[in-house]
Amino acid sequence: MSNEYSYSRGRPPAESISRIADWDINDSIIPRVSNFNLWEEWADGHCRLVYPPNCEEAKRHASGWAMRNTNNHNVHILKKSCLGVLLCSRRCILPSGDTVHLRPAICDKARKKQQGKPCPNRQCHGHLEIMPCRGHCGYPVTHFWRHTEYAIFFQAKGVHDHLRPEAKSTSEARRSFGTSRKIRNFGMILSRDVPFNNKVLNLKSQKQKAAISNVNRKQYLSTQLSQELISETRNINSSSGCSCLPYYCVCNNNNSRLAPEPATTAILQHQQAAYSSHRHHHHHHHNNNHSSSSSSSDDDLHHHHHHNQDWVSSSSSSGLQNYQVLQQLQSEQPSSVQNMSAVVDFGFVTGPQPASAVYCGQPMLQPTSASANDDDMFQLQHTTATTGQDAVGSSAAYHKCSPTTVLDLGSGTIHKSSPGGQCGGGGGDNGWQHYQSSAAADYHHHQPAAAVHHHHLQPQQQQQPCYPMMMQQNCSGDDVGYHQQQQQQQLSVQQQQQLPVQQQLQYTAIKTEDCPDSLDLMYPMAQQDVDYSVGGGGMHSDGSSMDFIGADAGPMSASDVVSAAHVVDYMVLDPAKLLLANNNFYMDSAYCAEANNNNNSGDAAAFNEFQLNAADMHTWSATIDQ
DNA sequence: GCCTGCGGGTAGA
DNA sequence: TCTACCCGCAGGC
Ligand SMILES: [Zn+2]
Ligand SMILES: [Zn+2]
Repeated sequence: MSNEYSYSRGRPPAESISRIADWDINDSIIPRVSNFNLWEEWADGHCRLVYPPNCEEAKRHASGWAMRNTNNHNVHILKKSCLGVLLCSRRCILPSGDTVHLRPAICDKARKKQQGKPCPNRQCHGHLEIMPCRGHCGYPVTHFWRHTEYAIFFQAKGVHDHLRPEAKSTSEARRSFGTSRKIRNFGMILSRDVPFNNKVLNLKSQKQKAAISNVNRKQYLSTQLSQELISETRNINSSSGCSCLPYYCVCNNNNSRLAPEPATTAILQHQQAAYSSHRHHHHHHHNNNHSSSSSSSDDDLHHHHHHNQDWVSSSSSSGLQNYQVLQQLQSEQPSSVQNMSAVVDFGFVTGPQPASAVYCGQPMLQPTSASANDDDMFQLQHTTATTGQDAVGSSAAYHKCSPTTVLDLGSGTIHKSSPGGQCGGGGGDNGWQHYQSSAAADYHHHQPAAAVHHHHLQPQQQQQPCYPMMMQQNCSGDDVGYHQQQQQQQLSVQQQQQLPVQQQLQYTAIKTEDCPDSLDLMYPMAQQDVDYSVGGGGMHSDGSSMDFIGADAGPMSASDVVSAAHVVDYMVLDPAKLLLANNNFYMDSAYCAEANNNNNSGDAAAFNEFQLNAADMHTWSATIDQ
């Protein structure tokens, strides 16, 4: 790995680091945080987030990842470990370019039942198998939750080295939907005509899930629906100027891109939010529509993006352009889309997005001192006027997340943390360094190519007409730090689509200190208002969690949360996870390499199968839970 | 039936 | 001593 990825890369001046408050889940003293992170359903990479106490998702310790409880013998900190994802043993790929990546059951028993079940893709003879998570130096990624009176602290260790499973709500909906056989038949019906699983079922809220059980279920199996879809997709392709399969355009015809009319800009932006990195959709959505329905729509689409991951990358080289297709679809037939959203493939339903959708908290504002070297920072700028952001301007900052003082919750020992690899042992999450953008910026949402920000660098061909180019850049340029340009968010959709890829996608890389040889994501971190309040320090025998929190500020008000919603962003980059040219498998180089060794050869073979099967692959929609 | 949290217990580093 | 992990239990939906 090049020195470009060393810590020095992108690191702000030392003085900035020292002034940035940080915490560790094990800290005896944690800064009281007045600015919270937005809810991160798919938090990945080494990160620390702070949610307001009233964040429902955080209270549930929810995650898009399939996280199981792990006994860490510490009642104060809830630990969970990732179960990976349930994949088809043949790694089949759907016509839409999507893949089978179901959610492992949390329950051991249920999970065992899942394994070995036939692939929901009717044309595939594979079976479901667990792809375990080895994202934390060979071990599953772990999440830690800690509650305090004023906040809910979340910390993750490791970078998932697998596809995202379907969202929880999807799994739940599917489970309540009937048997796998039933769904398989459904898949057969659909496969005859149109792979429309790019359209995502909106099942976020509990309410929605309940509603689907009756009325929509009928539609779900109706052929009439399929016909509508056919018609719709034909329109899509005809208007995009190619004859490729709907949502599976392989002609790489750039003409299919839409030049959105001003009137549809909002919609397109909405779409783009969905296609951009999942972590951003909230912001974007918030800027344009505060309704929960909007949120759901975003999530639906962005969820789709979630599933365009490594296995699909094989077809990405052919230039799939579903991104534009969907844009057009939504622009032209929004009502149709909505109808479809109630019936489409469950496999792509996104996770529960309570209407709240969303803003669990206030985004972090950067300290003014966080002015880092511009070369190492991507700069962001609000398109939405919000107060207080001028102060932070386009500055960005890193969080040096290493705790200075750590309380060993097991022993009660307080010690200084020292830099070092977490993988090396001891579990010391030392020397974390995260990027924190100060300004808000949902700039990703304005970039068709934003999906590439997914840290896995997973091909997002359906949203990524320029994917091959990007991949080339990403793979070959691993000694180059790219920088997100703030100008991008100011560009119109149209303009951005015309931008060279090089201008659209620029990254800054930093090296995670947790796994020293792997690059990590840069995450938004709640801006800790360097307000360390010593509150007793350490766990109390009575189990009180108020061991470190100061007490001046009460819980954040709802208005605070909302007002802060624009801010935040982060940049995602994990060049260490390069897609291998032939099998699209991630390689966690160096430290975590052994975790992946057992997969490479097999997946390469599987990849070849994908290519063979993709052409006649049917859509799938299935359940494997029953 | 499954999710979730809890906690006893074991094994390996 | 720490971590990962297995297992069972209980409450809830
Ligand atoms: Zn399959
Ligand atoms: Zn994982």
